[in-house]
Amino acid sequence: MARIQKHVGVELRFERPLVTVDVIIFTVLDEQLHVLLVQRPETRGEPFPGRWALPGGFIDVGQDRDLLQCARRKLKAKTGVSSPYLEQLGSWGSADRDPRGWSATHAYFALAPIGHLELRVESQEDGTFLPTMWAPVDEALGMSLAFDHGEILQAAVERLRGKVEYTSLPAFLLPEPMTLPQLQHVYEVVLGRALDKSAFRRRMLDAGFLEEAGTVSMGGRVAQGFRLRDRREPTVFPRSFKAAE
Amino acid sequence: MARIQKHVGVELRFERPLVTVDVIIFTVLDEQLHVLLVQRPETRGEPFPGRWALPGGFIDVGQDRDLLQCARRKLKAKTGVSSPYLEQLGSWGSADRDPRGWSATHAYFALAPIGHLELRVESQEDGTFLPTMWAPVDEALGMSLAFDHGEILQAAVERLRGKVEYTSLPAFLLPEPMTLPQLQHVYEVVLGRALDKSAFRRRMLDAGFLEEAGTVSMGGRVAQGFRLRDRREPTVFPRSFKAAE
DNA sequence: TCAATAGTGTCTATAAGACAATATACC
DNA sequence: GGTATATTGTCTTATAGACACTATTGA
Repeated sequence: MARIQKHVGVELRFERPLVTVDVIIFTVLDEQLHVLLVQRPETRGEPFPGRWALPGGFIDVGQDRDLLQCARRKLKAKTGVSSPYLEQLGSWGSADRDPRGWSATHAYFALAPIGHLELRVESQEDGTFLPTMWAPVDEALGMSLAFDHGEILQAAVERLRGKVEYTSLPAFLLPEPMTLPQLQHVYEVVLGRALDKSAFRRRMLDAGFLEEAGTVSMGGRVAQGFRLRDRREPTVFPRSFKAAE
Repeated sequence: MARIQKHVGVELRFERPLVTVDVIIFTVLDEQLHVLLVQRPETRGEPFPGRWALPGGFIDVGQDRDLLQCARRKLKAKTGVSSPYLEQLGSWGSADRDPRGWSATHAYFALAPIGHLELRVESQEDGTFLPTMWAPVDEALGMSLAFDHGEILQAAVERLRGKVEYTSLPAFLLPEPMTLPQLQHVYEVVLGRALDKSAFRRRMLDAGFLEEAGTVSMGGRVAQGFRLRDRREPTVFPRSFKAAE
């Protein structure tokens, strides 16, 4: 058929790049922002053997209907979490980021609630396993990751820190019910600086993205528990935390 | 029909998707935000024949070193502009967005100064030409574009309108030297609402991204001309224009 | 002088920062 | 009561909105 011939034509003119999806999964552990890393296999022919990398891999055109679904599949395979906050970060593609050829990756970033995580070792098709770990982001950034994953992680951290200044994103890093002191603590960990208690509470409550949900005791006075009204999208505040320089 | 590759296992296991880059090029004409569209060829076998689409196409792994360079190449081919503001918008990939197979596109959006534009008709390899036009975005959004370009354009317009609330982006839509009344007018066109003159001027001047550059006469009092200090990145304002509902 | 456009001054409103004060829990 | 944590109150500050006012150019 002419149509099919023409399609073949397109494919002959343009060599197809490799296409992958990578996921940057953040959580807060031990007062620090952490990111999930997976060790590259030592198998012959695999690029960057033994190096740490972001979890991800090739799109399976038979299994993945779209990019987001592919990202969710990879996220679930690594953490067991099926519905955390997930947003597209961007794409990186070039002739030299993968020694196997011209490749493009679609990066997504995810925020996983602390304590809701059961790490799963990566199972390879050949029956081997790949080590997985939570690395503090500041360490991970100095680690010389596989591919251009250092650059991608850098962009993810900048995006997260940037958005934390004016959105409710950190709420996705906490299990429910959460308290305002807990939430403030997560903000402070991600931003790397202290925030004023009073201003923080006003801001969160005025934004209206929380609803009351029981009480939580943490050793002193019992705290009000809260739940997110919307688990899909963060709330945008009218101003940034740090107004001026 | 898997293509024979010299590289190992990976490529035998995973069929490669089609990879393209599309560019959303905005400008302001006749008091309205416009976007550049290209008509799809009528050639047999081409998808969406005769429909309007965003300019773009396949990555040429021989010619394009990376995604950004590919976007710049396509931008220059259509408008002749070589260094406008260009940022990545996101990527769209799925099994059904292109009838030729699983495909992923990397979308970039560009802001081109009014008056610096010479439209070039798209020259095909077979010697034919493709019609090109500036369409008002509101019309383009109702047009049923090729592929998922309607959805991509929608995202681009939302991103632009969103960023215009708290960045100096509209300055990239004006040639230099520009005046504050001109800049305010572009803001108003993009946002679709009027802004207060006094507050606008304070905000722009306090942000410090403009430097004086001669004077410009527009029929009444002579206006101060300005130039951008940095043609690469917009300035982010500490607050949004519309603080509250 | 008038029309048209550019630019300024001043008051108010909103929300953030600083920081002191009060409230509730458990021992 | 004492300690630890949660919550509130009040004053100041930064910047946006409203809107009236002044300034400069050309016909």
